[in-house]
Amino acid sequence: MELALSLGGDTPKPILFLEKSSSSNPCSKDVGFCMDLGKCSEELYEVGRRKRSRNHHEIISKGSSTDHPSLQLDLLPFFPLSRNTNSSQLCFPWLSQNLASEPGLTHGPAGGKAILDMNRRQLVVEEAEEGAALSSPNSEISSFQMNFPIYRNGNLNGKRDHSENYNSSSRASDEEDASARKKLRLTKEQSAFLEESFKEHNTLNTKQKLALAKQLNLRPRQVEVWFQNRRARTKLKQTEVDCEYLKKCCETLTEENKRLQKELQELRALKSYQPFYMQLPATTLTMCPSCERVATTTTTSSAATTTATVTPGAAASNTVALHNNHKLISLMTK
DNA sequence: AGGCGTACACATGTTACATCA
DNA sequence: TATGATGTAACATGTGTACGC
Repeated sequence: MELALSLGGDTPKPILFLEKSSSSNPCSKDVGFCMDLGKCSEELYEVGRRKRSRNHHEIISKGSSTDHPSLQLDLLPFFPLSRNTNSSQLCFPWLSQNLASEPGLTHGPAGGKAILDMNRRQLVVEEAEEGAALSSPNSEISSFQMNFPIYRNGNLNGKRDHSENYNSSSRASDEEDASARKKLRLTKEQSAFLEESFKEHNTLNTKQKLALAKQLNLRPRQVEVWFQNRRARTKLKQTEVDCEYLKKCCETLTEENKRLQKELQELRALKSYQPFYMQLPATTLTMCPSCERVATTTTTSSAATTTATVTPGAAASNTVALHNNHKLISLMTK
C-alpha cells in the first residue's frame, strides 16, 4: 500500500491511501481508501442536493465547501446512480401483468380475493391535496401501477387510513391518534421495487414519490419514510465498514511502529557497543532535526563511499521524509 | 439587497411493532 | 406459549435551503 501523506504546512492536502490492492498490507485487499480532510469527492456525494422549489425540482451537485463534512471516508464502491433516470424505466417481471386493473380494487398475492385498497383511496386524496399546482405525475409513470394489497397479519391494513386528510409532510402525526401507530409490513414485491428505485436514485422528488406511491399503492408519506430509513441503513452499514477498515489499518500501523521501535533500540544498543562512531557508516543513523529522533538510513559496506555520494539535497529530502514518518507514527499511535 | 416567515426535504435518533429463534 | 433479539416502519426533532413578501 502506498501512502501519500501531507502533514501540516500551508497547503493542506488530502491523505490518500492510493493502492487498491497490495500483497503486503492485509487491510487493503479489496478496497480503495480515500481519506480527505478537505473537499470530498463528488462520488461520495453522488446524491446531489435537491434544489427545492414549489414549481420545479432539480438535482444539483453539492457546490460550496461548506456542504462538505470535514472528514470523508470512501472505502467501498457505491453503486452508480443516474440522476436522470426515471422510475418508469424500471423493468420488473411483475410489472408486465395486471398493470391496468381498477383503481381501488386489488388482489391478494395468493388467493386472488378482491379487497378494497384503502391506500389507493388515500393516495387519491393526497394527490388532490398536494397538488393542484403540481401537474399530474409523468404520464408514463402514472400510466401503470402495481396494485399491491396492504396486509397486516394477513388482514387488510386500514387502521391508519382513518385519516383521509393524512398529511404527507414530516409533521404529519397530528391527526394520528396515539394508538394508531401500527406497523405494516411491506410485501416482498413492494420492498424489491423500492430497492430498485433506490438504486436508481436514493432521493426522491415529489413527482417520483407520488409516482412510486401510486405504483405501489402506498401513501407518499410511506415512500418518503422508506427512503429516509433506507438511506440511514446504507449510511450505518458504510460506517461499520469504515470502522472495521480503520481498525485494521490502525493495527497494522501499530505493529509497524513496534517493529521500528524495536529496530531502533537494537541500533542504539549496537551504537553503545561501538563507541568509536567513526567506524560506523555516516548514513547509518540519521537524526531528525525536528523531533530529534534517530532512525536508520541506507547502509553500505563502504562508509566512505556512501558519505561521498549523498548530496545535500537528497539528505534534506530524506530528513523531511523521516520527520513526516515520525509524525505519522506519532499520530497513529496516539 | 437583506431580513423574516414559511414550506419542504433531509439527517439523525428514538419508539413501537412484527417476526423469528 | 413466553420471551428476548432483531429488523424496520413510523415518528420527533433539528438543520439547511428556496421562495415569497
